[in-house]
Amino acid sequence: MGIEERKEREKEHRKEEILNAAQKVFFDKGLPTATMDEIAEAAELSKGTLYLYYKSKEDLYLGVMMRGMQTLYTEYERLAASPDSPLRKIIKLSELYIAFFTTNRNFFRMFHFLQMPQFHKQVSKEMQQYCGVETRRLWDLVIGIMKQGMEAGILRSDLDPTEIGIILWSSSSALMMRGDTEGDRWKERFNIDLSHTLEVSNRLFLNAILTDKGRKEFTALH
Amino acid sequence: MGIEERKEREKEHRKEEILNAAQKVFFDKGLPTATMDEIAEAAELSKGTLYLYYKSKEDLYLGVMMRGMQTLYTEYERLAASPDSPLRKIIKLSELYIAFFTTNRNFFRMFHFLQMPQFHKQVSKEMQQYCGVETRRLWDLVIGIMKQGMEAGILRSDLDPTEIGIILWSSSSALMMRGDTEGDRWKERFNIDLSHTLEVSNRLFLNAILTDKGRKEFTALH
DNA sequence: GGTAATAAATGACTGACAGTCAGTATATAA
DNA sequence: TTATATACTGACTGTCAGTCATTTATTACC
Repeated sequence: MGIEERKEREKEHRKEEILNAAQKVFFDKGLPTATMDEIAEAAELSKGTLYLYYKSKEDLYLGVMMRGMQTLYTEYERLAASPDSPLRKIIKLSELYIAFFTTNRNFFRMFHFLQMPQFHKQVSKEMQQYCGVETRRLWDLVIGIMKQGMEAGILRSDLDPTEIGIILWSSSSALMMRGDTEGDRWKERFNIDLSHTLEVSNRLFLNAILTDKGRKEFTALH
Repeated sequence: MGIEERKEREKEHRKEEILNAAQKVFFDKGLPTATMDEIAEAAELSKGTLYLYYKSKEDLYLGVMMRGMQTLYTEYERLAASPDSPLRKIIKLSELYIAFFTTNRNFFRMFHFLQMPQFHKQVSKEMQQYCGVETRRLWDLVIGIMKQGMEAGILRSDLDPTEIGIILWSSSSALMMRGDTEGDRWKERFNIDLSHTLEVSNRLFLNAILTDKGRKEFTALH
């Protein structure tokens, strides 16, 4: 009897359709300005139905955000599995993050949410759990790449791979976030180009964490 | 006729009292959960009166946030005017930011707001202007210290002082933000200590931007 | 001291929105 | 066909930011 299975599939499908509608609205308006009525309208469903599938507006928001996380994860995963050298992987890791920022700006903006503890209250335990697991998976990929670099002797062994991963991520993150908010104002006020600054930042940091061997390999690449 | 002046003073005083009340409530609950009624209650005024002095909840929030900005500015200003060597100033700059994060956690959390363009819509033009000017003043202090370092020959002259300032700021910022949100989870999951990571991050960056002369001076300090 | 004019403060009210739930429609089973 | 379970609906509730007609306090003038 495949009825149960079909129903299950249909339920999943509906959840996806709701996410599609929510994504459109959230991309357009952001969390505070988007309304559940709008999303219901876009999904061609009543508001009540949304709440059958997602516990709160915030849950729905995170559901959409996790799609972005998935996208990033897939790309990192491919990188981790690629036959590139450890050094190239580390370089590409930064480049991928910047590329994600550029081409998936809307998802990137949603990531802000993770930084704002005040909002987390309305998020269900299950969604928090889910986000935690997925985020962890992403970090493990990053940390894994760092470990590879260390084993290959191109990263300073006196550093902790987890710490380096987090520092690398954070140095880019804040630049992108703030650069995104400030937009052209940064360029006008400081005569600063965001993508150039990101490049400089990554180059400086890379140089600081590479061994002599790593640095030699790096200069050989250019 | 000092009546006008007195009234002006009283008005300012009332604005401050409202800020005091708002600060208490916002520290306690954060922007989304705090209500204007609570703030009015805390200020021993009616809600309507709040709106005579601040145009919106967000304006009031930013008013409180700018107090934090002032605090940080005052400390940076003292540092900039101190007789310390340029190298020491740069080191202390990072340390001051970390100290601010530690001792003024509530203000630091408010700074998130600057990162979230979606909220800026409800902010009045005047408040935006005010924030812009004050933020700029802060950046100028930071950039000024970087320039001093460059003139003293301890910072690599091929780098742009503005860019370095921003990079230094951002590398710490994202770490602190995320570390604050994650709290003890980071420690548990990654076995990472935030203050240690911050130290490592700053040391790595410093090493990357110093000249040989600067690096020699740096090692002499320890 | 009394009164008109002005300024400051109030709180009931409005509109918008998240979330609920009693009721309806639709699909499945008997 | 009827009974039962499941999916969906949208009017309703409570909450809250922001408003505005009204009241209260302050100053100016005679």
